[in-house]
Amino acid sequence: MSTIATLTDVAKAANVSKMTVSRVINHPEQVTDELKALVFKAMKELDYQPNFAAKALAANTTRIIKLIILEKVDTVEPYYATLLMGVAQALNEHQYALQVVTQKNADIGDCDGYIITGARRDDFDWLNQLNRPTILFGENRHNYDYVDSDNKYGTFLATSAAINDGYDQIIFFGIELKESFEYSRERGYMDTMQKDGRNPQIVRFGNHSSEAQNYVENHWHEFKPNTCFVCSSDRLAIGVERGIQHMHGNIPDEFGIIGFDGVFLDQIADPKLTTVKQPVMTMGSKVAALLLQKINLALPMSEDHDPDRNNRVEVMFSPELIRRQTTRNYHRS
Amino acid sequence: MSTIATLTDVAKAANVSKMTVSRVINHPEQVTDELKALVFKAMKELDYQPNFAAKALAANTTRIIKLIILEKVDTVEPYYATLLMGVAQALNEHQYALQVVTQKNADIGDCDGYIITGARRDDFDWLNQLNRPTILFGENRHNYDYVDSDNKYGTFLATSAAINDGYDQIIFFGIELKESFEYSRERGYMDTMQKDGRNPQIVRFGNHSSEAQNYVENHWHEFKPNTCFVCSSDRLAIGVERGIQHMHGNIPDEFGIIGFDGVFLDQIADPKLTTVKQPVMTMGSKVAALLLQKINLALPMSEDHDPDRNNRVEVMFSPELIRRQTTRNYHRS
DNA sequence: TCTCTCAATGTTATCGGTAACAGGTTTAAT
DNA sequence: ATTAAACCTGTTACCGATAACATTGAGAGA
Repeated sequence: MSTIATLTDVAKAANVSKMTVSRVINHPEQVTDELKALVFKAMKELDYQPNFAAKALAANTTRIIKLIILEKVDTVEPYYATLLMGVAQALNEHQYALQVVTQKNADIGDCDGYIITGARRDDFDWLNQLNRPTILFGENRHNYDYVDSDNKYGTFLATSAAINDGYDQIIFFGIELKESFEYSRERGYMDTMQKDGRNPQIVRFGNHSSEAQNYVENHWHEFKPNTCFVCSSDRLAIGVERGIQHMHGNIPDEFGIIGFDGVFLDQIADPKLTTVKQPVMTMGSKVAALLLQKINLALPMSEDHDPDRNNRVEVMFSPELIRRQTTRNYHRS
Repeated sequence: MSTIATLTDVAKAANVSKMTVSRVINHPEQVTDELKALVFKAMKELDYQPNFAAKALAANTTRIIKLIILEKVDTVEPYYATLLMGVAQALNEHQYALQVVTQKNADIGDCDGYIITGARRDDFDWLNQLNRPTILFGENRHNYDYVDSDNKYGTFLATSAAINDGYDQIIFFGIELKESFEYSRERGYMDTMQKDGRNPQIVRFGNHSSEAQNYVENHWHEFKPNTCFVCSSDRLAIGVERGIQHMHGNIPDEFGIIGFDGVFLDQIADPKLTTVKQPVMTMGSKVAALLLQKINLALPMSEDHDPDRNNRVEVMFSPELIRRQTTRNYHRS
């Protein structure tokens, strides 16, 4: 028999009713230990796996979670691949299916909840119209629940490291985007600089390596040796690295570079980037877990986003400074 | 009413029975045009979307497709992200859900079919035991249906371009892997070289940029100016690029480089790589489409893999040579 | 005119679970 | 001892869609 065992099969084997088996699974406290033992034995023997579709249908849910990626996917960042792995893993564990949506208009069909990544200011009108539990990947000022890495802490780590390593001038290369994550990263840099009595200096670019590279080359005379560039992304950091190499600056002794993200790009760079690494995969799992929790709590369904509630869930993961070859890595003890 | 419309709702609105509506969707030829019109109107008005779970349950299927990634995901290649987008898109269109599995052992629960990527020789024992329609992403010698890019044609393109551009020495940097795709790429190179009466020369490495880079630096004296390196991956190509830059060789006049894959890495390199680009996203959609076709054809389910059948499906996509900054790009007309 | 056939539509049962209710037994309280 | 409350398990109906069967009606042929 290669057919897959159903509840009924298990019930027969254990000589009880379907309902008892169902209860053993969902409300075990309502069943005597005696029967539970029988049922467990039968489940094991038949290698019972609950039927996804039946569960969904009975519960009037879809057991589908949509992951909506709101960024242009032509330059698919490895970042999202990693995130997706994390989400997928957590979802699988709980017998939920994933639907990946890359364009707003492709969002057809129902689902139990949304995970949104790459939401920008203009996207929130659209987001508000979603009528299912939603969690954003990335901090935001719209009172949406979210998971993110602690961006401010990340640039604190980076800036402290630069100070610690003895660089005189520490410049922040930011992303030209009026988004929350960027504000936080800049703040982490600013605060740390000020606390140390230094003069912060911020320059901003589109998130392309070439822009950072051009800037470095065009303003080369402004950068005295013993300068460290703290960047808001590994992309920018790579640009800086190239700019310095092009101008024959020495890395890391004359010039330090610290990136942000720690996904793939940092390893591709040469020399490999010192970077603020986010635990992206873990974060992916966490968003998924949180969303499922929210869904199960919020039953009955169709909870709309309420911009006025004040019990927002904000989960921040601490990033980690990975010291590699673009900083001096002194260890002041 | 924000509730989602069901078959019954549509039936009531159109004043027919559920069954008629179902037939309009699945067997339209059995329904009169008159009723069809009514039903279509009702469906449009109610914005009817078929219930995924109910469909699955009624048809005794899962409507779940598993994408199994058999490679180490610690260095998640952007390649897979792109592929996944393609798969997801095609699946969404046909109301199938995707389950991403990254470790063999995590493959619990039933599904309607498998898409396998990154299968190596040792994986096939495990693959054989899968008892659902399966399609591989990547050519193989085990008689599995597959989709891949035309690897041989890809290196033919690359090698021809190198010849065309007037490079004297043309060396192939391959991946040290006894896998089908690598054989094909090497063959494309060999054949093209021989047809032009040249001496092929192949070196192989693990697929890491550093290995290629070290080799270039350590054997620098062997490479006369006017040499082109045809590589089996963009990763290797990047290593070569660095090696050459490190030895102060001139790109592309003295030394040409051609990569393979065309996903992300080629753009990150500086100068940007001339590469053989695979239409990865399209290929992803195609695998999915093929699998769905196979599933619907193979009903009733549980079709095992039959290693002896001789009607294997092999779909090859033609890659494209993208000329960028690491070749001379002469255009012999 | 009366049947016979076939096409068009409706009715019923089913997929595999779960909530709600019903029935039977034990325990506790008066 | 009697009754109620608590507890455990089984029965029924339902989630939304579909295959299989039942029914209806129109047109063909005798």
